[in-house]
Amino acid sequence: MTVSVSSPAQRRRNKVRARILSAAERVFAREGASGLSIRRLAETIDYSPAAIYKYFSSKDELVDELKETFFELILENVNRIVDTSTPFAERARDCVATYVRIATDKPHHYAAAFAGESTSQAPVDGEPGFDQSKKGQAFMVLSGMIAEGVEKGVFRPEIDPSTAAKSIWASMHGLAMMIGHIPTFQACKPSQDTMSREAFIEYHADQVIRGLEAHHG
Amino acid sequence: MTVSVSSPAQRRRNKVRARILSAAERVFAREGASGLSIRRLAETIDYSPAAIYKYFSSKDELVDELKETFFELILENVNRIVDTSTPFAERARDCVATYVRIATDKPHHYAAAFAGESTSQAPVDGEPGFDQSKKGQAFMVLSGMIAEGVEKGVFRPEIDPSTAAKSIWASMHGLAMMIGHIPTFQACKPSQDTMSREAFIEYHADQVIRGLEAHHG
DNA sequence: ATTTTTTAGTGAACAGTGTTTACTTTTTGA
DNA sequence: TCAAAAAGTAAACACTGTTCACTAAAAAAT
Repeated sequence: MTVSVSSPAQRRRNKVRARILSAAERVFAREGASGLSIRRLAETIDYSPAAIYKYFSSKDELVDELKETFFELILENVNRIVDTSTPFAERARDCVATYVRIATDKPHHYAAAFAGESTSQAPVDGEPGFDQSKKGQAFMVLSGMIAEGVEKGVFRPEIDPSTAAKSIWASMHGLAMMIGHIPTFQACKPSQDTMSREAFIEYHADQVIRGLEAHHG
Repeated sequence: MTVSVSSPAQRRRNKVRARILSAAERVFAREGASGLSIRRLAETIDYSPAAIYKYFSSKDELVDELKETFFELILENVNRIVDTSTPFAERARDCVATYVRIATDKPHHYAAAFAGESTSQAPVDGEPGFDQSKKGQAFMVLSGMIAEGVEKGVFRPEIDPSTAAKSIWASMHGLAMMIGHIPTFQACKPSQDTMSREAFIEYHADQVIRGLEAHHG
């Protein structure tokens, strides 16, 4: 058993692993999971296809790592907004909008992060570590923010943070998927002038948050 | 050239075509596009794999037909609600909720209908018959309904129906995808009691419509 | 320093996939 | 009845993910 947590061998191994992931990342960003083949990947890093399997037990596992890393990126960016001292309503809007911005920057990553969950792992009954997953953390951040809004009286008092979080998560998820994967969506039959992507993301975020707001007076 | 629009040969051909589609439909509903293989399909209808290609030029074309038929189903159901004389607000909610209900009944169909559009056909620049597609029709139904809401004064007057339609379409799309493809979504960290799927769909629909409503008083 | 053991990496194969081509059989239309 | 068109097929091509037996190299233990 190695005493040092990072022996030269370990570090060399991690380096190769990182090279594989980096190469995978590049092609995945452009063509998605279907365009990423083990053989092609092996060729670009000058290894044999079988070599990949010394580092990843399957293509799914490799892609899973890309997805997890990507969702980390989302979570970091969202958290950076959450920890801001801007007025609550604005902060909430910016938070969900940022989620969509990052998601649409890497549409394939985002779609993959939500695809194939019903096939890869059994739904069991409880949550198999949902809270630990980056997705679970994102959900908690969101529901926490909603709870804050309810406390502050900005949102209606009868709102259950968890339920509302699921609802607006779904709304933002939908927008991210639409923008990222339906080319016709951005310009689908607007009155005349097409809204910019950024403007529409903000419009949608505003719309969604508005659904929670209390109406005083 | 055949005089009758439907010669015995034609009808026999259509029958086989329908058999292929029917068999494809069954397996697709359970396992999605990835589980549907030409060879497996050929086996279940006792044909050779190559025979399929006398009826469909590619697997994509076959699946496209399944998707189109499915979206027809959605459109029919939604239209049935639209043509109802129930009060507007309730009708609007029921309309978008129905969309999600049908979508989540056949999650693979729904996901497929929104997948791979960026790969299969070029985005060109304008809309390549978006208005003619079932999806385009669904969009028009929705924006028409919103226009009605604005006219009736139920929705805020500054709302642009097309823009709002895209927004709430995205919201409902997101919910449909979440319910259909994330097993953990239904039960993700609620206070204690899990809301039923139907109840949550209605909650979300209500939330989304609420974002458009004018607040008198 | 030598030997043993573990790891890195490979070529060839297996079982799949969508698709095409050349070919045979059947059916249709005149 | 007979040419033409369509239906159907076996075999192959070019892919895919994955595994297995194997060699070369590095690490560990003596």
